[in-house]
Amino acid sequence: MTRWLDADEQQTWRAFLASSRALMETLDRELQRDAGMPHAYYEILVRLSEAPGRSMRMSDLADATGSSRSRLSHAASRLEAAGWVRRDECPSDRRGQLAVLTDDGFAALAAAAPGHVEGVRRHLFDALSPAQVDQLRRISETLAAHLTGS
Amino acid sequence: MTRWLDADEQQTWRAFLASSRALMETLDRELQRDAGMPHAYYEILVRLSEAPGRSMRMSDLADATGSSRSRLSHAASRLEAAGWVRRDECPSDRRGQLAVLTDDGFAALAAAAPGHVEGVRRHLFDALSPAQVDQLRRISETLAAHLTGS
DNA sequence: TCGATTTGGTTGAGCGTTCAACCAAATCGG
DNA sequence: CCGATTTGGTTGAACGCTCAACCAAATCGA
Repeated sequence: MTRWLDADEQQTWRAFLASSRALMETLDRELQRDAGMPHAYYEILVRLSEAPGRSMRMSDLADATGSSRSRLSHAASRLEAAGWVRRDECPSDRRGQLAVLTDDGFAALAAAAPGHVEGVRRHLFDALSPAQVDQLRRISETLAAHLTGS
Repeated sequence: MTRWLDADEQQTWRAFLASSRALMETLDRELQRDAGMPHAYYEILVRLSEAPGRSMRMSDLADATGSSRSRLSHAASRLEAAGWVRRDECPSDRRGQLAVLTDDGFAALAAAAPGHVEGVRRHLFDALSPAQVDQLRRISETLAAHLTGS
């Protein structure tokens, strides 16, 4: 027996779909226009910039950005072609690869960050009350735990 | 002056990113696996199935599904190739096109719906308390209004 | 009424993602 | 130890989306 959605749940689900899609598309388009990179690549650069030595194992980077290994591998190739990332051998595991943020990559990230952060603030945080922001954090954390759990 | 995110906002934003992406990817993969269609195409079929005559103007359908005209046009071509949608001339506007859900398309949707709805329930609604569901609806509606407004 | 603009929709190239297949190095189990 | 499995990562094809360019029909405005 299918547990169908009632009218309220329908509305919630559709509102969530529409708003999260619109938010991501807006931010992605802004980033593409102003910094010449999609949001997924921005996230990769951010994670690398925060890592010790500005470098991470490919797998760890994939986990951190919530992407498949394949996706990250393709992305790293593009970022490498752009001169923003370099691949190094991993000293402790001969299968491993280290993705390293180059100086050019760091500069590209530094140039992109202010505009993007401003976008996140304008399109997300400015729209919500402090209470709603708090609710959104709890909901998101609950959801993330639920999804990785099952 | 960039209004940077503080630690709490960072956490909220990253949790939202991770959870919404994980949710959509999970549902998309399930739908692709079980029904052979991406979530975007499922949404198109749903909207058509709810419309009078199971048909809609391309532009209205694009608006309803929150997609660009180009995206919808490409999607309609694929759905047409699959035999799930047909294009008809629009009687009132010679530029117009009517996307019409075929019987095969309706059947495909009917076959896909139970599994997908169950997925939405399992991965989203089952994880949240009734209060959180209500909060999520309000947040999403606020956000959607804010995004289409500016 | 006729040129200019707007609206409705399509097209093709380029990009990023997925999926399955694959290879090599590391680890497990008898 | 050595064969089997697992882990780390890459590859290429197929797919869906974006963007810009485009065409045709409708509408605006002088």
